[in-house]
Amino acid sequence: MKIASIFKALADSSRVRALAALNDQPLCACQVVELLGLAPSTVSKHMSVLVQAGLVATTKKGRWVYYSQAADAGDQVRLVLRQLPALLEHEPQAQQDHAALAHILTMDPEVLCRLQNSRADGDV
Amino acid sequence: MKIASIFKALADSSRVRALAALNDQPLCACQVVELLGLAPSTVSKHMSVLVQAGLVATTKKGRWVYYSQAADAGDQVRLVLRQLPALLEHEPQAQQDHAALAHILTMDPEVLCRLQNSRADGDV
DNA sequence: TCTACACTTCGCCACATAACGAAATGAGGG
DNA sequence: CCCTCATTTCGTTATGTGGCGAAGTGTAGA
Repeated sequence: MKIASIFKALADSSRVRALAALNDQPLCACQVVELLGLAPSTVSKHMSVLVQAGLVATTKKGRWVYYSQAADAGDQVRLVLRQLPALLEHEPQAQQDHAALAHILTMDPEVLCRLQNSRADGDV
Repeated sequence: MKIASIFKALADSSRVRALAALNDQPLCACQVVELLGLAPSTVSKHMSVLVQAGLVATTKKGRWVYYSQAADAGDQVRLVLRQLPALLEHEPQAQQDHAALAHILTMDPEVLCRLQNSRADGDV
């Protein structure tokens, strides 16, 4: 079943949160890292699962990788992406993420990455 | 996320196949066992996951348990169940199951159970 | 070309899950 | 009551998955 890989990709809440965040605009990896609060390596793996399932597309811009919801997707993927907002409508986590994302988008990715690096090093 | 349990329930192809089979009519456990070709204990666990997620309802009729798609479901479940046929439309496995199910439905559950027991015992 | 750095891949660990057979449950019939 | 039998629960095993840090990749700028 091809649909199986799509459902499997949606079977982790971190991945659903990331996918939902891409609904309004593309995001670079460090922005997703900030949203989910997970290690970059973990986020990279999650995103690759979403890409593998055909739900997400990647675009390289210099050193940055931008993720976006798959635009030229097959019927099944398009159907799923279309239903996603309705499915998340009453999920507290989704609304919380939406607010957090608004704040993350106010920063340059440059600044955000520097912030993440300083946290990874000596900082609190 | 409440939606998480729904997606997790759909993340196994045996469960998706069982759920799809319930689209046209309720089925008793041994009929699902026959369709999936798995041990009764395995099927029972799969069905309990679907019930837990609110996708499937159970009705006891004497010694038999009948599973059906949840009728009085919440918005999210109803949305998922409504999209399911379209998502499975071009899945070879789903079409194959549909044919197999037609044959299974020609037998009484009584006969089917007896057949399964004889296979479990000394038979080929 | 060398360095810095955003991201990915690799190796590892803890935990979740799908599968089975065996034993338990519980309803009907004798 | 006791027995049968459809289904569930339990215990076990093998495999899958999410998490991290460390090492690898590849690109932009010095």
